[in-house]
Amino acid sequence: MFDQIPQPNLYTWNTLIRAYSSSAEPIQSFMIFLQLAYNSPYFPNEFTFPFVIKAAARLVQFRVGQAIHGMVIKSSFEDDLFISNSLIHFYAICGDLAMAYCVFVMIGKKDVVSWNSMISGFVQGGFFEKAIELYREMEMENVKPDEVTMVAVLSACAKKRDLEFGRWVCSYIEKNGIKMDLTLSNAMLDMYVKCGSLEDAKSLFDKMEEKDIVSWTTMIDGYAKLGEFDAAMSVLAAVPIQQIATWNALISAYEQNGKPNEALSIFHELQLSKNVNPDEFTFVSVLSACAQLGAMDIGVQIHAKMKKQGIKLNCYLTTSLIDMYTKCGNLDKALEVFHTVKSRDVFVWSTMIAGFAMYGCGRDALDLFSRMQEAKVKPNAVTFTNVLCACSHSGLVDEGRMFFNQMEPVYGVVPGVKHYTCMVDMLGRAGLLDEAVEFIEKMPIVPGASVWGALLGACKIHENVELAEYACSHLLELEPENHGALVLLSNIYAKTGKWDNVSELRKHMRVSGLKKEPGCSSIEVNGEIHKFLAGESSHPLCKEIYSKLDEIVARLKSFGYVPNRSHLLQLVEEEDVQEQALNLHSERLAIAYGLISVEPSQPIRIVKNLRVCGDCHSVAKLISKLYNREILLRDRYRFHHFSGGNCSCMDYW
DNA sequence: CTAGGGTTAG
Repeated sequence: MFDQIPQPNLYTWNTLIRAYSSSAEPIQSFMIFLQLAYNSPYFPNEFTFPFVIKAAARLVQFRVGQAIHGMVIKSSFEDDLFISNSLIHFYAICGDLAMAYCVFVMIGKKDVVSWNSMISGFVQGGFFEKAIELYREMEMENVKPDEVTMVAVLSACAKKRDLEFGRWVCSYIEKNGIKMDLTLSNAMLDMYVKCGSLEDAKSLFDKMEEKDIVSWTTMIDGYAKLGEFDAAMSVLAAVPIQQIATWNALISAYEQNGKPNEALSIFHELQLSKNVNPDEFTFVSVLSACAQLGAMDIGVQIHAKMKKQGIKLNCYLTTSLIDMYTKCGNLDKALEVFHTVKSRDVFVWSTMIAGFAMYGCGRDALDLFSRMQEAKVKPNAVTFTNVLCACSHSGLVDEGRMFFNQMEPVYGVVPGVKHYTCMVDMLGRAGLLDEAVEFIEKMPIVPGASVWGALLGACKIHENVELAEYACSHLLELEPENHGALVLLSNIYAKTGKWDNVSELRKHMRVSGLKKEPGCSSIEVNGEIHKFLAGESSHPLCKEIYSKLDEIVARLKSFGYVPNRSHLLQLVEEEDVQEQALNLHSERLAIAYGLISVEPSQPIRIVKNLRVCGDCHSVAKLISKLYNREILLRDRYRFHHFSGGNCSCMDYW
């Protein structure tokens, strides 16, 4: 088409570059720009550069943008305000805020756009404090903010959850007659919602004469995150034109509030409504819901639906798919996804490493970690949590120590409480209790409850009463209501004959009505989730389940199984240690139900909210042998794959 | 003919 323009002048070239820079194919701007620069009698001018820089920003092409910046300097356009403003935006988008700021300070006469670009850059880079600081500076320089400034500042307030300053900004807007356009109203709405003031949000929302998809989505998100699902649903129902983003806000809020079943049922409703199609956001949320539930059949159906709909896998989706497959007990399928995708960011790698960690495949996890570095992907804090977790579950103590020591000096990742917890867990599990204690004492940050919890867990495994008491007292200082710690402590007192302490503790627990988080196991059969609480009898097939359990026990006993109720340190109340109670553990009910209803050729997949109990672990091993079944049990920390009388954890857990 | 903004995701 361009070839047919008889005598293109520079204006024509610029128009074309501009058109492409805001089109779906900004890359074409580069093509035209190169032709202009090398195959035409013209030189790019002050109008040309902002457009190509915009294209570079939209494509997040850091190197290209840098090269263009070089050309700007060479052709002596570096003092052009428009070009500088474009460059600020470009560098900010690419995450190089230092360079953006560098361009910013070099501008002699900054206009409102310069300030806005820099403030927005800081907000989008997560430097909210810096953004607000710069806004103050702007005020001092007597540059009048406009509605774009206010959007950025409100966004910073929203992310900082600073309602007080947010309110001040709103009144400033009113007093100074700043134009309230739709975007600014939406930014205000979001600030109120994020800062938890739904009343303010609601009254603004009702006053807004123009609303769009962002307004509706923001309100739905606000209600849903507060758990006011009815209110959220009624906003959703009132949206004039159905759009997927509003559904997504609702689905993701359910999924992130520990209500994965509800998230899936909204998804089901969405499919029935047929007005709109799920998109990438939807799939990420519903896959996460499946991962939480261990609902593999549903997850597989969703994966199939994605393929059918022609959804391209981005890194978010890849991560969610891998997470779903690993958490549902299908490591092979997760690996297949991992190997077939073409781009892998730090989250994709980290999730795959976490998958290996969960299965106790420490070596594979570490292999993947080194391949990740060969691929030049920089590990982050999450990666290290997963790597250390892998070392811990596989007993790779030397490797764990090494990676921990390399974190800050080699990778620039400052160890956080999670990493210290992993280390204590790893050392403790391996029986290096003294080293674990020493490690805690040398921690540069205050050991959190999780650190003491990890030490306590190790004391339980290695039956160290004295150290357990020490860990317990620290844990209870931080979490006086930690039920597990209290029960354990009372058992320690009982063992050591401190009966006064025992009765005092028990009384405290009775009075404050502290309850153990109930054990709950779920199993998916034909796309339906069946939940079992310990000792419960509400399942429709309850009778069959209990007679199956009796049969299992009889068969196991004839095989020489003796229930184990003699741990020195038990985490359960005395009454629960009865054999009867052991038999009613939620994971057992789920296994019995699985034996009844899952095809013998299929593995039985179970998800438990707590750690699997030691006796149930032995029982599951025996069942896998005597009934010739594969059982995949995911507990709070890892996977147990029972097969032929053994468990993949090699009894190291 | 030029630059900057708000919602839903791991």
